[in-house]
Amino acid sequence: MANKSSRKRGSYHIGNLDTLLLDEARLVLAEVGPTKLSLRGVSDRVGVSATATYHHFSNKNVLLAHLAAKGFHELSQVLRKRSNSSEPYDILRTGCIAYFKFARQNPELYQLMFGPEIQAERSIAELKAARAEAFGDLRQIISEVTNEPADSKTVLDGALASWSFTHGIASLFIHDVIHYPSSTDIKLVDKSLKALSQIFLQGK
Amino acid sequence: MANKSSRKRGSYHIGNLDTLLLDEARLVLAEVGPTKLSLRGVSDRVGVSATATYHHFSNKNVLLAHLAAKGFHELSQVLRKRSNSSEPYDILRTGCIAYFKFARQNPELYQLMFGPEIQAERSIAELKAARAEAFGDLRQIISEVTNEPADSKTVLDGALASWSFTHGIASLFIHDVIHYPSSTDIKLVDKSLKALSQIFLQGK
DNA sequence: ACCTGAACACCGTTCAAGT
DNA sequence: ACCTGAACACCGTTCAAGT
Repeated sequence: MANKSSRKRGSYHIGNLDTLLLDEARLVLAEVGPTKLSLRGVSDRVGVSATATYHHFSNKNVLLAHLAAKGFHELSQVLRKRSNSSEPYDILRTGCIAYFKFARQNPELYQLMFGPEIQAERSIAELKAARAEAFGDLRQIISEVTNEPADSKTVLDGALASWSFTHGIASLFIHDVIHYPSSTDIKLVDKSLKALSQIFLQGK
Repeated sequence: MANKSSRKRGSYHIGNLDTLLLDEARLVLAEVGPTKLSLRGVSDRVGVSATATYHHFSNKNVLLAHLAAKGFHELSQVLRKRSNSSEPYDILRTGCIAYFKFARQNPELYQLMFGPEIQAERSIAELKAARAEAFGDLRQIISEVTNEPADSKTVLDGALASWSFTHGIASLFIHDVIHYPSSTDIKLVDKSLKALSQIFLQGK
């Protein structure tokens, strides 16, 4: 937080402009959100001309894609912390809550990761890879929950369903669709998980 | 499709510029997506100066908010078509699939409705009202599914959980996170619903 | 009351030029 | 190899002026 604004550089060249831009972009993202982040603004704050940025990222979308890829990596990290219980419901719950907390703590980054600014399909390979990695971690969790192989159909479908649910609730919270004091977030996830199980139990 | 491009107007004034702009914006939205829609572009296509638009919508966000509100109204319509079965699982399934189909058929509108361009909380009242209406319809469905009053806690939590799930899966599809031939979409929703019930059954 | 043109402060991106 | 300034084609928004 202190050495970050060593603005005046002695030399013409910089060296690690890639990471400087990426780090600053992450800050700007958190401050103004994904729709108002601008290449020129980020470049300015780093103390470099906007055109310099184009020597490190071929365009704005590529910069954003790198940011999003970083987000998926962090999400992976978060999903790897396992529950100390071996009860299926507890394992699932732990995963859901970890995911949910990540989204809540990085709302703008999360919006970017799943927002319209990023068309992952036609973006850099790193993004798709990072996203696939995160989905892999999710499958791993569901594999433990269901006690079936990670590449089985059951696990795949279960992972997709769980991802949908958790992404959905995180997304609704971030977009202020749900109004709860933030201290009771997790309780709501809990209640929803139970409510959902209630519904399905009854439907069986 | 024919009388829409009656561009050259005889008089200086127009009359129903509000709806003309809104309709054209909807088309542009479907063509270029929520991030690339521009006020100037829409005004141009209607055949009017960009400044004229400001006499009908105080800024771009208000225009987008009206579009999103329209989306929520249409979503409400769609959710009101009830299942002919009275089996709880069937009612839920019918609602989920109707919601899902709406999202798939209007991907850019759906992205707008839940995207970062719209901060519903600080936008026009119509938007919040339309969204609340749609959520009301969802609660109604869950009330039928669970056979409990629509304002009960069970129904509220269940509606939130179901909304999360359905919004989640729709959102993941729209953002190309899931790759399935579009003919098998619904099958996947089905399988996910079942997989989820599977998981919860096991966890109980 | 409703619409326009010119202007301001921003964008993303490119290209020739500087170190 | 890495960075800059000027320029182009766009934005959203405002303001004085036209019908």
